[in-house]
Amino acid sequence: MTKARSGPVKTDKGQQTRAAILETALDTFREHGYERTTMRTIAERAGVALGNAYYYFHSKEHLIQAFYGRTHEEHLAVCSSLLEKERDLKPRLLGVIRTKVATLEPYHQFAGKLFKTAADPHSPLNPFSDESDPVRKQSIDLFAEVVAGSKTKVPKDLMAELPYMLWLYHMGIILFWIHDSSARQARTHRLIDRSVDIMVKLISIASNPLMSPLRKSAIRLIAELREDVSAIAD
Amino acid sequence: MTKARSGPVKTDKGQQTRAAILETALDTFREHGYERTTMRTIAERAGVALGNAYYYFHSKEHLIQAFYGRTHEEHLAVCSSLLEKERDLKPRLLGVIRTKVATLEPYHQFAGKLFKTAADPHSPLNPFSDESDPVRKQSIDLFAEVVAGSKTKVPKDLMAELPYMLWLYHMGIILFWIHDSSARQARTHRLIDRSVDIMVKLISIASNPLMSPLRKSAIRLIAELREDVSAIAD
DNA sequence: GAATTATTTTGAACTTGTTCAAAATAATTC
DNA sequence: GAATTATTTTGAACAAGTTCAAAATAATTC
Repeated sequence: MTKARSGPVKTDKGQQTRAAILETALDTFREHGYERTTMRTIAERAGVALGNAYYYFHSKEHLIQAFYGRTHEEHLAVCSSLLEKERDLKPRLLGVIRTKVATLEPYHQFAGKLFKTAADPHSPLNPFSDESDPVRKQSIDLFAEVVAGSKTKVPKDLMAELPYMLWLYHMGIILFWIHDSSARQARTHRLIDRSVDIMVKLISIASNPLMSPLRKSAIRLIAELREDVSAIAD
Repeated sequence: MTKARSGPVKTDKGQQTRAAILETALDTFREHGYERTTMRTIAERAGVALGNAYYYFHSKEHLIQAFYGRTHEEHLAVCSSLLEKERDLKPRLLGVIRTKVATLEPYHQFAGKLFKTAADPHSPLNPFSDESDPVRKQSIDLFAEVVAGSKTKVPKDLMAELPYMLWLYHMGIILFWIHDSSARQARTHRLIDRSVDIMVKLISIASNPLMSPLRKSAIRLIAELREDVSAIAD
């Protein structure tokens, strides 16, 4: 649902203007980076007045949110075909995470700004905020599908929290990727390969009945915190 | 080493002016929040010209770095006495993390901005950047001391990376705390109590020889990434 | 202690994100 | 199709972070 906010955009022409502004913005971000792209430049290149850009996007940061929603949907599309074919947990997880990074790839240098704003609890863009709720939910669902559609059997209690944990894990990967300036982000790719392997092993170990007590306390903790996070409002 | 940068501040009077500006800034941040405090207000309240504030602090964000250095040292001081008394790993870790949050407490609402800027890879404030290197190093050393000074025996390979892992863990706690708007940050305190417990248990499990293979691969991964991170320069 | 050099201080100017009242245009009502 | 209402567009004005050349002050040299 990165669809038109109910506010503006009632007209067809409105849709077009909005799209043009967003397109221009993303292009310019990619070319010159986020900081060096001014709202004035975007408006000018898109052939509208400065104020008009603000009519469709409350702030420069909101353009980032639109970007996020866009790549998110792109990623979902790529994943769905992958998840239909493969039944093994490890390649499923690997595929989802690899494609995620691949989707963001063209925006590597500007993605840092995304995280910058995302980390601010007062920003509507922060991944825990209400405003980004639908995207996050979809994203967590994706990881639920990764596990549920695999052959791997996971205890029910773990199954309840595992998608959220995997989502957090994937956020960590993205955080690393953002900071990774190695050629073609080679380090991130190594991190993905190895850490997915470890994750899958951890899941299998955690599923062992011997681990039940520790697993349960960890799961309970995460479940509680998750509720808390969504209960946190500004 | 949150000491005077080699650039300005050659004079005694300079030191004083710098201190006055920083003091005023922190006070005003605490009172009115970061966003609503303008550089002009700070300068005015400190009794200097606007440009003078920029002579000592390259940007508004750099004031945050100074703040970070300051609370960091405060925390170190509090910890040292604690770590002399206690020999059990769990209370040691618990104490260090609790006092960390307690130190930051007065700045809770403004600490969000800290993380915001810290998350940006291009910011000199990001915890992985060179500029914040000394503070980070000291911070990791603190966690090394937490483990080394305890009765708990930890395999050598794990010992090499554990301090860094604990540092990361504590960063996670702070991230949660920043987003926590529950009364008196009660949720964070619960998180700390429970997760420290889990951490200590995890350490003990990971130390088990049976876990050696998984442990080793995880440790190797982290070791590599850690090198990478410090190798990453802009 | 005058001259020179280094450090600190100033404030005006600039940039850029953001707001907003008014104008232009499109849609709807009668 | 004129009047009314809703939506979109405009651009000037504002706020606040930042820069910078010039002035003021302090330290050093001779």
